[in-house]
Amino acid sequence: MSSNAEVASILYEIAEILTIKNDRFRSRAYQQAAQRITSLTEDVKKIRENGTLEDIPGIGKSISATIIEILDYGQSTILEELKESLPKGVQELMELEGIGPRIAMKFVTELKIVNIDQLEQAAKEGKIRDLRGFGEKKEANILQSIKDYKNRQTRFLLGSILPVVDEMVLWMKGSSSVNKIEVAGSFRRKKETVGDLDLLVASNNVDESSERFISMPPIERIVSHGPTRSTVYLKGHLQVDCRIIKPEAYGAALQYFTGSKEHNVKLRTIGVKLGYKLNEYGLFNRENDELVASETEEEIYNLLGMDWIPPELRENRGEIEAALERRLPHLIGYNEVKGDLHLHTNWSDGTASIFEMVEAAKSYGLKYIAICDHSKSLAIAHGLDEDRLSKQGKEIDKINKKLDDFKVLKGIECDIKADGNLDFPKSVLKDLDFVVASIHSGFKNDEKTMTERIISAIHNDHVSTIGHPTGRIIQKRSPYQLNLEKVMEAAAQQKVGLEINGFPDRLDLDDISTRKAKELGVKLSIGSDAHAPSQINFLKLGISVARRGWLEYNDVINTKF
DNA sequence: GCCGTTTTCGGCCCGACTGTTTTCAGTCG
Repeated sequence: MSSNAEVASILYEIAEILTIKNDRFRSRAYQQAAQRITSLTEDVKKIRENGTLEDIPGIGKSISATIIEILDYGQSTILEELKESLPKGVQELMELEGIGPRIAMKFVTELKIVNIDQLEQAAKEGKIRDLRGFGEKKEANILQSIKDYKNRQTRFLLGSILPVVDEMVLWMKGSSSVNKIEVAGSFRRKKETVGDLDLLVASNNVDESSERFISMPPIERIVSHGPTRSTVYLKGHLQVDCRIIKPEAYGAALQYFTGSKEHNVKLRTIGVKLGYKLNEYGLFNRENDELVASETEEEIYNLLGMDWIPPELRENRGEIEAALERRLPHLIGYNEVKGDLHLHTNWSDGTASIFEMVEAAKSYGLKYIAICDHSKSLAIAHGLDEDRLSKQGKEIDKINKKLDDFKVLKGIECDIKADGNLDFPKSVLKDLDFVVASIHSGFKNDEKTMTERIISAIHNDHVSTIGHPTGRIIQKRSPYQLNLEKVMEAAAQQKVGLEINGFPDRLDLDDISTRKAKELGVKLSIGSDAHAPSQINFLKLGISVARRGWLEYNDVINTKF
């Protein structure tokens, strides 16, 4: 774990316990500090060495001391004391939907329940309903929550829920009451994983739209259902919150439900200072409750004294300050990437021919693709040796002759071997148009070894970009031990790109590293890593990461050509 | 715990839904 992640996770833990203890404002202070640390592109160790920790907004004397303690000793006295003071079991019980700090405390102190199993037992025996403020319904809800807890998946890959979203939107559009519809929340911000979906509907007939929503086919269970807001679980335990509003409040609602929470809190704080109140119905004059703006997001942001902020940036990572000072980046557009610089065919482990991939790329609107099949070391993926690579090159020549206004580049995803050398000699690589150099073995080596291995590849004259630079698989495999900053410095100096791999469970580099790469002067290549024609769509996910990493047109290699 | 073109002390974002209660606390987003 990087020191930034380590520090942030301890600060978050402190914040969590403070919330349980109902110390709201201190909790928020720690939470904000943790969030700042998470979104830093600089190493917190370095900032500490420079003695400028307290220059970070939200970090003062006390939290700064805590950070130093964490960096020096890997732990925090404050956290240890807080943990000590918290009755055993409270945190575990709070994992359940519908159980917050108050109820968890009540169970622990009044019923001596210290874990979920004991709670289940008590609920089944009907012991919960006798507590003050409880009844049979709450008891039944607890049993349901325990059931959900036992088979819940925490977060879903952004790329994996695209079909569900399409299906949902299509269903809702089948009702004439639906005026506008959009999935807001982390889906609209294009976070790499989403916990639930926030469906926003502008409706001419609220009741009809609401009924339409809860009669959607893939619904497994309705959790709550009111006139403006409903929550359901779809099959597979994906939670969907639907909010239904009047068309004239669409902008305000969209802004509100897109979040992030931290972004919105900051925005509303700015609103308060300007004499406004901001909620999902609009921006209001605080004095007389008069509506000032609600139809579009732009009006609201503008009245708050700033430029409209693209959803992908709304994480309170400095975007509000930038918008106030009118210096937001002009983000790379979803249609500005002209080629896919990393995809596979049935020459290695892809499912489709070169020509089929070309057809898919053309219908996606691309002007070129680089065929980057695996190299010989990756035998499991049927990697190409020199002979087959040369044959593939001839086939590409043939295909190019037939193509008009589209070009197929000869490429390779070449393994970086354990010693840092590439799988092919320079004499082979020099004839290729695009070389992605990637690591597919020896993930467990130490930081120094891995860093040197990649830097050695960066110094190979024929390497164009480093593929999936950290090797992480979301929710499955951590990044390699790597000094990413050194890798980035080398890449910048050698003018070698780093990849944003768009495959749903990779998205590697991630948003924060992407932003750091940009700051260090590295150019990024975006590749879908498609292994089938339909997967060229993953390019979009890569572009989302680029946008979340504040990239502009000129930061990305494949906007050109 | 942090912060200050109103403040170094006194604030700190805002509303919907549920289940219990009979006016509201708790949870969630």
